[in-house]
Amino acid sequence: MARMFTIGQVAKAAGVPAKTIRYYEDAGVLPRTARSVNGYRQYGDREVDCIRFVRRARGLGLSLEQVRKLTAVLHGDSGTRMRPILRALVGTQLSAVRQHRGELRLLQRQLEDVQRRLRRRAPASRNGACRCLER
Amino acid sequence: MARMFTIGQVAKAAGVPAKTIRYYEDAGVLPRTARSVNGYRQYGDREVDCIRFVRRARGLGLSLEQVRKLTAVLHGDSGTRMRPILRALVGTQLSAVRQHRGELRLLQRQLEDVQRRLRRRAPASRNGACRCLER
DNA sequence: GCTTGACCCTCCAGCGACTGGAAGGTTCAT
DNA sequence: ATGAACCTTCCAGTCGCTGGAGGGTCAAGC
Repeated sequence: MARMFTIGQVAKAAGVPAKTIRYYEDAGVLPRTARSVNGYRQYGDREVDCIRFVRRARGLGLSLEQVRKLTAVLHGDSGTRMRPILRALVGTQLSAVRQHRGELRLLQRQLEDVQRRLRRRAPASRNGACRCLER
Repeated sequence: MARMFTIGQVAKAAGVPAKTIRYYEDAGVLPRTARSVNGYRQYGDREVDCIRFVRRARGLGLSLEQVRKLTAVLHGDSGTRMRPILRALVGTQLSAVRQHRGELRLLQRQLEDVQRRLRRRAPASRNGACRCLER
């Protein structure tokens, strides 16, 4: 006899707003749940795991589209091996993150530069424009 | 006699799509331009500077809302000094960037971890879940 | 004068990943 | 019986654009 949870309990357990869980279901990253007679969604431990999985993947920066692919493979009854797919996804994501990090490093330096200039001297030019954001 | 440009010329000059310039105007980060008889927007050098300013600020990660505040101060006829405002904005932005960078560093490590595990051993568990995204 | 193509205009819709709220049904405790 | 705290669906809004429809304008070439 499996324990059953309502969406609110699951939301609390997984640390995800109920609204977001419904949205995930609509968006196709979570399978449609069973419903009890009153129409409430019913979740078991397995579903909670699914939600956590999605959350982890999102936390790793995967898009819902990517998660969709992943779960399609995971839950698909075909014998598809998910390892190569996951590998590709993670690889793509990793290079995206590396690039993003590089850009942010640059951005930080620029901001520090602006800050330094702001400390040193008046930033406003005659016509009201601001030299501090000049490049 | 000031030179006048159409939105297309300005777009090219500033490296910003014409569509985006119109959007900026609608969004209130750029002042409404003068129009010539046929209804075309007219831009002068000053307007081009404004657009570039917005672009630079956006490039530094400021939101349009922040840019709006900034330009309100810049173009406001009040004698408001923009330096303290800019300083606050840049400070906020800088700490946001630093935090974001920290998160991304973590994320990168996690992804590399997943990648390492993917290389080493089979990721799928009996029930079809994937241990590689477990934490 | 007429057509062609490159401009310009406004308005409406959509992206992604939610989030908020309205309007209504259910369950449970008091 | 009433109220609070759930649940349901559906619609709208967020941010920063971007694309497209449907139409006006302009300069060049025939």
